[in-house]
Amino acid sequence: MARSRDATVQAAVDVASVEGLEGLSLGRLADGLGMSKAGLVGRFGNRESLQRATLAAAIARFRRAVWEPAVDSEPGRERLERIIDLWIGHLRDDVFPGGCFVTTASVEFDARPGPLRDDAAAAVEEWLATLTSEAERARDAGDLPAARDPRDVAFELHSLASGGSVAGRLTGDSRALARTRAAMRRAAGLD
Amino acid sequence: MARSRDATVQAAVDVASVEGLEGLSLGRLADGLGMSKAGLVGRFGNRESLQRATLAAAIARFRRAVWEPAVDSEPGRERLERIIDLWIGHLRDDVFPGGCFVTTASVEFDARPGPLRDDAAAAVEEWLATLTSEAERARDAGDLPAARDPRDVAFELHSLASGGSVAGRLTGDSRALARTRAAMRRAAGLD
DNA sequence: GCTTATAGCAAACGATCGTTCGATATAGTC
DNA sequence: GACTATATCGAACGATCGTTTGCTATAAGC
Repeated sequence: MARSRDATVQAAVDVASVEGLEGLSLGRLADGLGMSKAGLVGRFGNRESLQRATLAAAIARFRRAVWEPAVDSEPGRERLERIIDLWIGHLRDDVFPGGCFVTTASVEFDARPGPLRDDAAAAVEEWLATLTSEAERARDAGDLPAARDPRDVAFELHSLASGGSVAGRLTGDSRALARTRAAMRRAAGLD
Repeated sequence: MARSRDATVQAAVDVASVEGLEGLSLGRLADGLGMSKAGLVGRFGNRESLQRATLAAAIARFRRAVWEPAVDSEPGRERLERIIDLWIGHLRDDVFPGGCFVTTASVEFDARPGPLRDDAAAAVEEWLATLTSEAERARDAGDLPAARDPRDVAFELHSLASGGSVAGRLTGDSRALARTRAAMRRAAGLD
């Protein structure tokens, strides 16, 4: 029954997306995969390594869904617009059964020092840097008011996507993602 | 050593703010309070009841810090402005050692049905309704473009505060709350 | 064919989990 | 003073946690 390491991590992503990385237990994951706890530990060393691999896989999923298709677009305004649509699509598709994984991890570890917190922080920092760079290009091209700080735009886009996705899931508001998209477009100076 | 029920819940809020409501364990809380697990159960019945009481206390803290001082202000634009400042102040003061409690609970339970999810959802709904009503007044008074949906404004304010607070804590960006405040003011048509 | 390395297993470890049980001590009521 | 109700306790329960240990089977290298 033992499947590949990659399949194992993907299964862990699905569990942790709902239960959180702290709710990811070796016993339950092993049962779900039809293998033993010891076999799981043999692959990853210990639980924390599994958690880190799981977080890394979720980050890769996000990058593949939101960033990679956007590199075809012209940097700046056009690419920002594309990123927003891909991002909303990523959230709408329920790529993670329990909502945006990095948001879950961010909340879980924002007050708890350790490697998992560091990994999550690094991923968010990198994504914010990417968004900032795109906003900078947009501003330099005159597509954004010169007074707008690109870092502000990046931070705002991130806050809206992350906060909007959670609130929408929690309240069951079917229009939440449409509201979020509109707010993100306004923040990026697209409307 | 046994303290009042209220002091017990406040201690639980501080623990759960960092560890999450799922990370709140009877044994550790009992140790921290210098009492026995059984004594804790005697007060609350079971762990879930303690979790619900803890969430309710955190919601009350938020209301006391952000909503109650704002009722002195004129409804509409003026009160929205006041709410934003109180909200940012509430986040800046680290009223919860682990960040906004309701945000933590929202993320923790948005994909896990049960009473805790329902409680968190009801609190967010109620707060969104309050914000919507204030935005409606502001729009009727001409302080907001007539085309702006008050519910959109409320949703956006909530997303920004919740998402911005988490990202700021995680990345250690000291300007995060200032950015969040500026974005919230823009969303509410205040600048 | 023999040796070595790898992967996975069952079983057990001590720790902690939430909960239950029976005893005790205190406060209030008659 | 006797009785009742309330609160808290220590101790134990079965379950699950992450981890370690020793065994077995398969594959690779020589």
